[in-house]
Amino acid sequence: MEYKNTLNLPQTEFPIRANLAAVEEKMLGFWKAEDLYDQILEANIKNPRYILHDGPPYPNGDIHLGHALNKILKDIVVKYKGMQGFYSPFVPGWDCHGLPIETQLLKNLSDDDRNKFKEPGNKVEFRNRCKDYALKYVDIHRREFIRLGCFAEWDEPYLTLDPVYESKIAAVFGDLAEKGYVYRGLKPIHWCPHCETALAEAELEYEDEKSPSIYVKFEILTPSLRCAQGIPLSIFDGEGDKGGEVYFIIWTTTPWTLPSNVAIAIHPENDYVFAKVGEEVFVLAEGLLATVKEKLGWHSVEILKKVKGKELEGIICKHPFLDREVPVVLDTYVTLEQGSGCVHIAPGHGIEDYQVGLKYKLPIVMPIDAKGHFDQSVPDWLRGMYYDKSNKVITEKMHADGTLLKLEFMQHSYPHCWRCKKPVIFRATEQWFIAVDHKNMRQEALKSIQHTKWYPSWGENRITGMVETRPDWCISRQRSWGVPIPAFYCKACGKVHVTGIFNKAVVDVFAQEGSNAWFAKEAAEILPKGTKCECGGTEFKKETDILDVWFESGVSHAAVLETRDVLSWPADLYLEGSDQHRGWFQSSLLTAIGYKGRAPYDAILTHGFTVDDKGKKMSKSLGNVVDPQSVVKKYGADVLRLWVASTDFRNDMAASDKILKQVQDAYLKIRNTCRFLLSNLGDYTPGNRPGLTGQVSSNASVSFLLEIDRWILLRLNQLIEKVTNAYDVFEYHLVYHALYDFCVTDLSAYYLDMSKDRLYCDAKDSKSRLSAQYAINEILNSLVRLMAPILSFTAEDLYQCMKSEILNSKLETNSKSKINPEIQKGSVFLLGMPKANKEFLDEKLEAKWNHLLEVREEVYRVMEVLRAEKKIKSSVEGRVELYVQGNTKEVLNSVKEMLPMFFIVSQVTISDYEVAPEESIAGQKVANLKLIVRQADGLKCERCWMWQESVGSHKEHATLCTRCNEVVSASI
RNA sequence: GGGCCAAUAGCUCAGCUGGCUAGAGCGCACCCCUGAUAAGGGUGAGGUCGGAGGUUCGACUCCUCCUUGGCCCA
Repeated sequence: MEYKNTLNLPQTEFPIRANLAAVEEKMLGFWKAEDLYDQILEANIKNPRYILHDGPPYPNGDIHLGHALNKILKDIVVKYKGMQGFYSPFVPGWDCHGLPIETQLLKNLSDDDRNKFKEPGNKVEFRNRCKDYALKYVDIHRREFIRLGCFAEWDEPYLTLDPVYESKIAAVFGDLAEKGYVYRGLKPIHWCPHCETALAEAELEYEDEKSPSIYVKFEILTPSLRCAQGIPLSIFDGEGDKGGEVYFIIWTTTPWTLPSNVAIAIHPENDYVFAKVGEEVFVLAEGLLATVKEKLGWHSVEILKKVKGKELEGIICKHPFLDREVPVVLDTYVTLEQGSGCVHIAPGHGIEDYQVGLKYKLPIVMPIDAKGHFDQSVPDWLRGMYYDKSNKVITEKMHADGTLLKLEFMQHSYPHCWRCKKPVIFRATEQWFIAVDHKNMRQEALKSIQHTKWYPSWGENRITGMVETRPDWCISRQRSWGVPIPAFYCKACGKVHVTGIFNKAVVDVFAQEGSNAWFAKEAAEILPKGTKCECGGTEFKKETDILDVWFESGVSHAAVLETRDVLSWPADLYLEGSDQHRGWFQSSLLTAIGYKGRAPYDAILTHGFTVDDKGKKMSKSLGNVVDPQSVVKKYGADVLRLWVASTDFRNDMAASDKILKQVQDAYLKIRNTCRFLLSNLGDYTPGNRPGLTGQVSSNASVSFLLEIDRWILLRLNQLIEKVTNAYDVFEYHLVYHALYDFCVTDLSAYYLDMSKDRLYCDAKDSKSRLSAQYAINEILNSLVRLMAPILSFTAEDLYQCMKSEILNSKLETNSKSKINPEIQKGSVFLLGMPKANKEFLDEKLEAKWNHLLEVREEVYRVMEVLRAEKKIKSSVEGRVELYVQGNTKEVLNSVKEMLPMFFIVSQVTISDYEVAPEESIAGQKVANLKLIVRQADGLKCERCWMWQESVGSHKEHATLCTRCNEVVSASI
């Protein structure tokens, strides 16, 4: 007869081919049809909340790998928390305003349209186009995020362009203004003359640029009193106090800022020398004398005097080409790295210059207009000239006057506009600021940072350093696509109004109509009738600047957490790339400190950036970009998700096709292992245990299980502990390794391989087989839940298949989510995470099995020799003779019966170590062991393929061993 | 140029507060099975722990410098 038909071979509907692309699409449909996201929330509605607040990406183009990584990480957090029983809603958001969309749009316009949109009257139309553009990409992003398997409130995301959101922006702005954090001031800022806009630090790109490098002499007009007293030098004699041929030397790479020069700064503690060269005397830092000497080609230099910089304070020099007196001032930021140690100061064109200017009350000379041209305040030979062109004219003029000592060119890193890629300049303009030192905002922020939990811990250090040194926050931009700064100017007296009824009017109108109302309406239409300025004025002008988009996203805690019922303030977690220490974490922190007095988050988790397999950043030019859409197409979203989980995201994360291929291999191994588990449960009723009929609801005792099954459940419960702990601290790469190693080693290589014989060959209802199925059922139920936050599609696919194959299962679930598994509409995400069952955590059993597995290694090593000699093929053809003593003897004897199964051989004998024959081989790792592996005695049983001496002794079934004979006889 | 971070086998990761010949899985090589089969099993070869100094009886682990890479800033 065909004995194969009497075996209990694995059987399952679950296909061996993953075919993820199709399965995932199907599953997305299923989740949507089930409203699974809502179901999960509903299930946990009475439980504690866990709020992960989404940082809004910018909707432009398709999502890239970084976006995918970020959202998948968030999704893992949210799904895990949900499965742990937390009420964990996730409201995704997009940062819709800002320069990129504006410039993108302008780029695609005809010249006529572009000019049309420069007219203030057409702003609303232009903004509507921006809105359409933003919404289009929000849709694309959303579709792509959904495809990754991320669960979220996709139908109602938050958008910074929503009226409610915009209204809240205005409200928070008003609140901060009310508290005095907001001020207006003239300040040099990065300015792009091409885009005619102020740029934030984040909007700058540093690239090499060729610039002139010039040395200029400033003639001393009047040595200061102190200087004259302290240094009654011959150099100041002769023409009396009129000075004479004595000059300061300054060095600069921006000749065009010289018309704005109002001072020369030197370091108070550095030594400065009076160097006589020919008939002239030059003042410069001693530390740079050698450099300057070489640069200027001085042959002989005579040092007339050396003084500390502070002694030179107050000397008045003459501007090289303007009728202006220029004082010498002190500042410690002056360095000896380059130049002459004497720094040309133009407070309108440099941030340090500006600060020195504040200290010395220097005027802010600012003759450059918004387009980068000189205005009327400069001599006629400069008027109207583009700043960059003036470099040549100015140096030529100074050359002609003899004030230019040296002109050369140099390459150096220079800021460029992130959009137009053109060089930017520092230019003083009227701007709106948040005063970060007002009411101790900075100190409060630092305090809040200490109270926040940072993952990884160095994040605290990093953001602390940034907050400690950051300057005031410039929040105004001269653009169209954003939320206007809600400020009114009294036409009569010029006073600015940003609080009280002025703010409330804006907040209301934004909430009703969105911020377009600001551009569509006159001030009088926005403000309540009869609104008056203190001066009595009743007519107001609207501010034309808009807010920095960082301010918009920075108030998301207020605009989203406070306005959505499902959410709450503060969030439990913010999770973004490590660049956000300077970006969103900080803008959110500062606005929240001003608004509510504390950080809007309890914990921050940051991830690194995606790089290629050589550790280089991904860029189009390097051609090493990994595109998530292609990955999803080629491998499936679950493989991408597994990649996210497999890499320690606190560092950079390497991705390449080679790496993804490896992740796919791992994925397939996990999937296949689960499939095999599933295929052995086809005829199993969950809850059934050996020796008992019917179902039991709990395993009050594990003694009914075979030792090997107790061991694998021990390993399973260790896995559950390990995985749970790793999930809790967001270390998903440990989850991945633990799950994977469990599948590869514990299950595939050990347990399942060892269990095949009893699963296939023992009687269907035998104790040994039921024991295995009990364990396998436990394992599969745990695995699908452990993997679900990461391998969401596959876990769900498996679970759905289990449901159809194993109905009525009684699953042990986390008490927080009591799910009735009999519900047909269930999802793996509605089950709790498994909890480790301490009953199985038997340390003695573990130690014993570790020892046994070492013996197994010895056996297989020796068996390999036999195989090489072609004496046996598979291990079942083998007979293992063990010669043991001591501890090893004890352990092996205690499990004597199961050793054939354990080694997957036909026969095992145990003898005393002393009687080991000559040809036996000593264990390498196990000391008390010698062994021999030879061909098994007897014949091969046709049914179970084991070699037994009993084969041939049964009349009915002459080709069967005793065990198989019994099984087959009983079943017929 | 400054701040923060990282660097362990081809790949992804372990290696706690310094202590036995540095571990795992994958990949690779060779072999076996064909009752997990577009699967499964076994054995084996792979590392001067980025480099150089230093502290220590002892350093992959601590310190300094350097190199490379990443983020942020100038």
